Amino acid sequence: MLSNACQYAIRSILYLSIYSDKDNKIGVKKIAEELETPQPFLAKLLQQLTRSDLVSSTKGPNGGFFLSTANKQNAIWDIVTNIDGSEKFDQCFLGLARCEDKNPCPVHHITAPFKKKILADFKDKTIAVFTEELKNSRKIISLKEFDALQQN
Amino acid sequence: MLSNACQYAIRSILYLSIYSDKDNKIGVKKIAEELETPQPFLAKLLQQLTRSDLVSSTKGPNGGFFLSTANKQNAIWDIVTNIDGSEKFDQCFLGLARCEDKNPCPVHHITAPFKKKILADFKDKTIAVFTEELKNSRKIISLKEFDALQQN
DNA sequence: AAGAAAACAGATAAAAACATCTTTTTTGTA
DNA sequence: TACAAAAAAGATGTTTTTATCTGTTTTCTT
Ligand code: FES
Ligand code: FES
Repeated sequence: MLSNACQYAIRSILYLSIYSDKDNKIGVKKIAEELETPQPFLAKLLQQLTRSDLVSSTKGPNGGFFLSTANKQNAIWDIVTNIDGSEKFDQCFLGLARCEDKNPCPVHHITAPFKKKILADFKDKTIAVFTEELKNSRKIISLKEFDALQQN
Repeated sequence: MLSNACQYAIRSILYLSIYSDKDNKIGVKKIAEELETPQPFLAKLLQQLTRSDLVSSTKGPNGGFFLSTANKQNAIWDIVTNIDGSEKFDQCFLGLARCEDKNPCPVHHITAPFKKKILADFKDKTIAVFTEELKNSRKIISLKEFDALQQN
């Protein structure tokens, strides 16, 4: 459903949301290692996210990526649209040209409620709120250390 | 989530399940037109499905594709595994190496119930039963004539 | 000022998915 | 038996996604 690129992007931003701030920047190398993603690919991705103001960065020694307070006011949905475009969730699960309640495909009654739920999750909360909820639950963004979120 | 190929395959088989039998074969051309899919691509796909005994066919004039009674005893899941492999629904929505209740990603609580439902739908019913249910509801498999299933 | 660390930019490459084209084989029908 | 219709098979082409590589620019530290 989501491209690899988009999955990497979401997890990176959640990672940065948890572990970084403007006094605590993190390099691609570290992020790629923690999330177990291909490093050069992630670098490109972070560049794009930076250009789109979804992530912040500084060059030079002790530079790296971080999420500014402003960045944290975005929603997951902003990441998705930036990487995969906004039509990803409009598509019919079985490939009909249009997905609509009026002319439902055979699995529409299952997929439609799912899409609605996950879209609400992605659109309605800021990264800040989203992350805050993660911290209070037992969710993980990497298998490498799957208590990453419980360390705080 | 499902590849184009797999979506075409499912819709083709449902189409054949409704409109064909061994005395009423349908050619690729007709199927591709009705489902609005690329014709040569669908031809290849139907060949593969035939080799895998998910679809039946005969060559020559008045030949074409159809579903035998045996073919209709398969499940949608058999199509999915044949085209996309069996791991499609095991994967984590955010790209974690493993999707499991024990170490859930931030959207696992939404995606897991969805997967469970759709897998049940795909695994537990035969094509025959699946199609019978479609006929009794208002579901469509093509926008071309979106009352296709109501014509019976 | 020199050097190093880091992001940035642009080019390139590899793989997978998607799609088409050409030829062959089978089989019903005139 | 000749012909035509249709699937089958195999080769080829295109696009998208994923990934890497090489060099440049910025900026901190010494
Ligand atoms: S119409 Fe197929 S998923 Fe909505
Ligand atoms: S762990 Fe991510 S979807 Fe299950």
